[in-house]
Amino acid sequence: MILPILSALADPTRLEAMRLLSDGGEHCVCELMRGIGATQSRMSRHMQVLKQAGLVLDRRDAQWVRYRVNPDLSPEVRAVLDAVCHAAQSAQRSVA
Amino acid sequence: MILPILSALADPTRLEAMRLLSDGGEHCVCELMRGIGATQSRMSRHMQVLKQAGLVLDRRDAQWVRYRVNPDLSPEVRAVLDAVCHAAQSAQRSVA
DNA sequence: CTCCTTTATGCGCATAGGCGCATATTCACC
DNA sequence: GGTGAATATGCGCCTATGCGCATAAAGGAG
Repeated sequence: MILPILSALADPTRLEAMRLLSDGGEHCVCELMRGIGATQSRMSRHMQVLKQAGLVLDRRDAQWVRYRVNPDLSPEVRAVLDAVCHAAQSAQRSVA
Repeated sequence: MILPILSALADPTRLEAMRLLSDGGEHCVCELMRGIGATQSRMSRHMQVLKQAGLVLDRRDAQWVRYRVNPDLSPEVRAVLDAVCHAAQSAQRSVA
């Protein structure tokens, strides 16, 4: 069960999306694609993958779709996600 | 930098190998392939991937090659590895 | 040197996955 | 209904990746 989670996280676009979502807030696709520098279709598809993996939930709000980290992740998966986001952030910092 | 780690872990054979190695000991390829039920070439190649990702180290010992978890992993990567192995183990337990 | 065990690797095949492009869909607003 | 913004998706292309098979390479034992 952890495998699809890892596959979902093992992509630069998706990992960055999870990092952006890890602030706990909701973010629409257009926001994510701008923040990441991805095209629309690319961003949309990657969010579907994250959703399919159970990592995120989406909510329709007018013409926007707001994504957020799934609050019901198992503690084990949550621990993986936190560790990964932390590691990604550390790497980013050492480059900056 | 965390991305190659995640890619390396996002494979059932390699994840299982890391689980077997997470006992802290050394294990040769033939031991891993038997424990996992993989063919020899498959196991050997997967171990190369893990080595390339920096997750494991190898040591020649007579005709065997002993693999072990890289003891010099950064704390961030180590935290990811521990969380992943723990999550994999929990999933296994709930099936058993 | 020969034989056996263990490990690595070249090769070809099949599949998975990421991408752009165009188009469909959904919703707000007029 | 018509227009525009935001999102999803069908399609084809291209590359990455995992696999088996056969073979090479490395080392021990006789």
